[in-house]
Amino acid sequence: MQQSVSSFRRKAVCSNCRLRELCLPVGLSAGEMQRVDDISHLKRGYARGDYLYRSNDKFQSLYAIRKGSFKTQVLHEDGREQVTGFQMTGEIIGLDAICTDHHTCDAVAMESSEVCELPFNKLEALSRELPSLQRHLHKIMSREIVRDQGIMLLLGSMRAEERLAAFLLNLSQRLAARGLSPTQFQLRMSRQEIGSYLGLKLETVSRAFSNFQDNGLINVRARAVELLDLPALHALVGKQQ
Amino acid sequence: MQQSVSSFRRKAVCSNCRLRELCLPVGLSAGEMQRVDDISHLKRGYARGDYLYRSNDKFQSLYAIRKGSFKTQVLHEDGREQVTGFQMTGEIIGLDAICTDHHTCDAVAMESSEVCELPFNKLEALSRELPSLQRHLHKIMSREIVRDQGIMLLLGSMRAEERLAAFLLNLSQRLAARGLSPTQFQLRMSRQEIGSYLGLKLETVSRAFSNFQDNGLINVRARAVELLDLPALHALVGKQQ
DNA sequence: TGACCGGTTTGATATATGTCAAAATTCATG
DNA sequence: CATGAATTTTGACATATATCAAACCGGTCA
Repeated sequence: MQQSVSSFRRKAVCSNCRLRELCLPVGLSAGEMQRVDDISHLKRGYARGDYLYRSNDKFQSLYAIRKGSFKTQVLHEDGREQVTGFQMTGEIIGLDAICTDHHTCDAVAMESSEVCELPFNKLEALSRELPSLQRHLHKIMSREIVRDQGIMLLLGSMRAEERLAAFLLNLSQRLAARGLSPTQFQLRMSRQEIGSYLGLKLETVSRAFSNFQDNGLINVRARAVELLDLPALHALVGKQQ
Repeated sequence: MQQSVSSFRRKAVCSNCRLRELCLPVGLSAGEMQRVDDISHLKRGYARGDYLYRSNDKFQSLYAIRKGSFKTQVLHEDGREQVTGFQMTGEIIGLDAICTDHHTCDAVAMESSEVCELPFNKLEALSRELPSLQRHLHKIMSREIVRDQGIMLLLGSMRAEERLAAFLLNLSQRLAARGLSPTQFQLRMSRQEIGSYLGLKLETVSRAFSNFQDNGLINVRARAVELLDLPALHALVGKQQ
């Protein structure tokens, strides 16, 4: 688990951040979007295992993931680490920290990644001037709440295979949102990380994958996954999500 | 499960809402607080089983719970209902709905209750003028995210007794925040509801209560609970939370 | 007071998942 | 292409929780 912080670049006008397409795709005029770009910085060069931030770091910014993906995790006092989320290209990370001014989890790159840093003070100030930005910020935060509550439902009421089906469909949907193939993709995380996220042991995850394979629901070889029978997967999950 | 909607009262100046003490205790001057009171309505007369809102209702407002307590729950397609949270006096409810404009769960009174309605559009508009209100709103939303992630950790990595210990300590802490006895209280919810929330069956919850009793960690008779050995309870949970 | 009725506790057993261990596969590296 | 490390799969067994069933409260209402 490396700790290097990667290269850092700042531009007064950071059109590279492409926030428009990525994370804030609503209701802003070109001029307004320009003002969001103006307060953001591009940060690149995160390699697998690099930290974007750590638990207890002072909260400064939200980050829009421009390339790559991250996981968030907490370290329990006994050394175990538990994954609390996977964040992919185009999503926002860092929302955990606003209420305490300090981060409550670690954010670790799962592959070569780039982010767009959004200093929260400036974002708040700007959102006082731009109601549609304000509303969008609220939606992003609320979406995170809904997402977390969805996982609570998953953990609270579903068995191993149902959890894995929900996980795969969720990934699929997020890939589709980025215009990528929703039925054929490479997992960026290990069985162990999936298990940690789903509240299962890695062996249980592996067995569930094998069962799906045996029943023709998916094709899986190591981290390459192909979803074959979406209706069956949805049926496992029930209708929620 | 009743459906009556209860009485409703509106006041141009709703000083009864006492938002200052309840849910927004930070950084606002008396004049600023008055402006928050001005946009809020008192709604009273919710009886046990009454709905504050229902899943798919259009999102209009957040609610500060002035008296009593509510649970939030989702109905699965097969009829099972799962509790997603318990909200007590002084807390805010309704945050789930901002991102979709529609509520994602039911909110049901667990006892005789009153709320203060905060129309979200007006709250947003006011928070554009009052930075400290804006910041506080963000903190409330972020706190909900952190709270939900705490439950994810709980559901993902803890066994039945650890979950129950975490639940009891969480209740205790929230009671303390309201100046009530943190070691002796009446549960407002059934074993079934606790189990639904913690991802356990009611029998498992009951057995865990009995074990705690047998080991001198708590006294429990039906819904009356007394926490006897806080250190032992904390030890069960680990240090998180 | 007595008889209910929902909620709770307790018991016996089934089942899903965890645990431990080994084999098989994939991946990185020279 | 060969080697070894890491990850994944599979197997046998242990254990926590679910399930089903019955008994036991603790209130409410005649």
